[in-house]
Amino acid sequence: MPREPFLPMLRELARCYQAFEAYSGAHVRALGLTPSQFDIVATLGNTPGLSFKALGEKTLITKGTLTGVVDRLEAQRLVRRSASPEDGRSMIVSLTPAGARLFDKTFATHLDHLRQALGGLSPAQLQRLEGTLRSLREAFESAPGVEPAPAAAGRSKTRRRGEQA
Amino acid sequence: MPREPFLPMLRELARCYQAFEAYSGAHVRALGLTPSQFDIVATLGNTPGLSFKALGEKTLITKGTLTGVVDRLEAQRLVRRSASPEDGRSMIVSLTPAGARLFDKTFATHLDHLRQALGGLSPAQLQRLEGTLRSLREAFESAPGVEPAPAAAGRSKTRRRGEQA
DNA sequence: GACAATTAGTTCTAATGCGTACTAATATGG
DNA sequence: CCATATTAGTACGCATTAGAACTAATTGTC
Repeated sequence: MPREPFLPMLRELARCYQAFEAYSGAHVRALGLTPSQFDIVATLGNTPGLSFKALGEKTLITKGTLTGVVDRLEAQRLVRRSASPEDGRSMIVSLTPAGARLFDKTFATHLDHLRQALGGLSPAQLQRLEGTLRSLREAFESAPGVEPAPAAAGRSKTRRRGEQA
Repeated sequence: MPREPFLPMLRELARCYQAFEAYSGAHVRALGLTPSQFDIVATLGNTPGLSFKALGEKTLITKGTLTGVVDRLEAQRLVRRSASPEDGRSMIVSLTPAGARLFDKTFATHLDHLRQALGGLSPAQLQRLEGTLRSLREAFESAPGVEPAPAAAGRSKTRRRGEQA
């Protein structure tokens, strides 16, 4: 048998994340948005707009996916694309007045909903969780990763998670 | 501003889970399977077969999705469907010889890969993480959830996550 | 300033993922 | 028994997801 001490923990990580998604997602869907769409609206709230790159980093949505999510929000007139004045490649995504109204109406409500589940956890417990989760994440991000087909002598061109340029 | 003490923790939970998925998923894809497919093969390994219901509970894949994942594994001749002798509604999914060979070849390899990332964490740290994650999950599962259209006087018929029959 | 390497977004494909509706089979209550 | 509710799996629609190829714009280097 495996006898790997980390397997039960990984199982619990997956269950925990999925419990969060189910709890949060059900509420968000009842508000008329998908979790990803709500994530975008919530991130854009009270900002002058963000680039796709910044949005992707904050919401953990990859750029390819983000294009589609923003497309659908734009079709609902909740969000608007505009060209960045600083960088000709970059697009700025910002809330329309309707999007801002939706943000105002739903964001606090959703926080209330989360508080219903998490209000009972002590700040100390939250701190502890955050810290241990961070260590765990760093363990994954600093690990070697998958070696892609060892090519000749030169080093791999692919960048691993967490490596900066 | 929000000043919600749990938001940074939730952010870290999402980042952590995604770091795990990225780390584990890249390795699994290099083995030629999607993460969900590997999950099924790994769960079926060293068992006589499991029902869709049991598979779904162990892997956290919902039944609708599971049908498709098993379809694709069956098309690759890694898995087989058979009728349950006990329940006419139930199907048993089991590994074919090729699936069992794949399991033998890849499961230990994947554990090695995970160990590369997690080997440095002490058993005490793993224990602590598992315990705090469990509390967090239970907080979500025991919370009221979304009230679906308050119907007349009677209590809601919908069953909340974590409630047993 | 030319030119290679990077970067920002888009597009595309294949596979989840979730909710809902549906069918068949089984349990339940009277 | 019989009507009803519940359960197991499937079918479907819609949205998300990762990854890779692609285009346009920018940066770095000399």
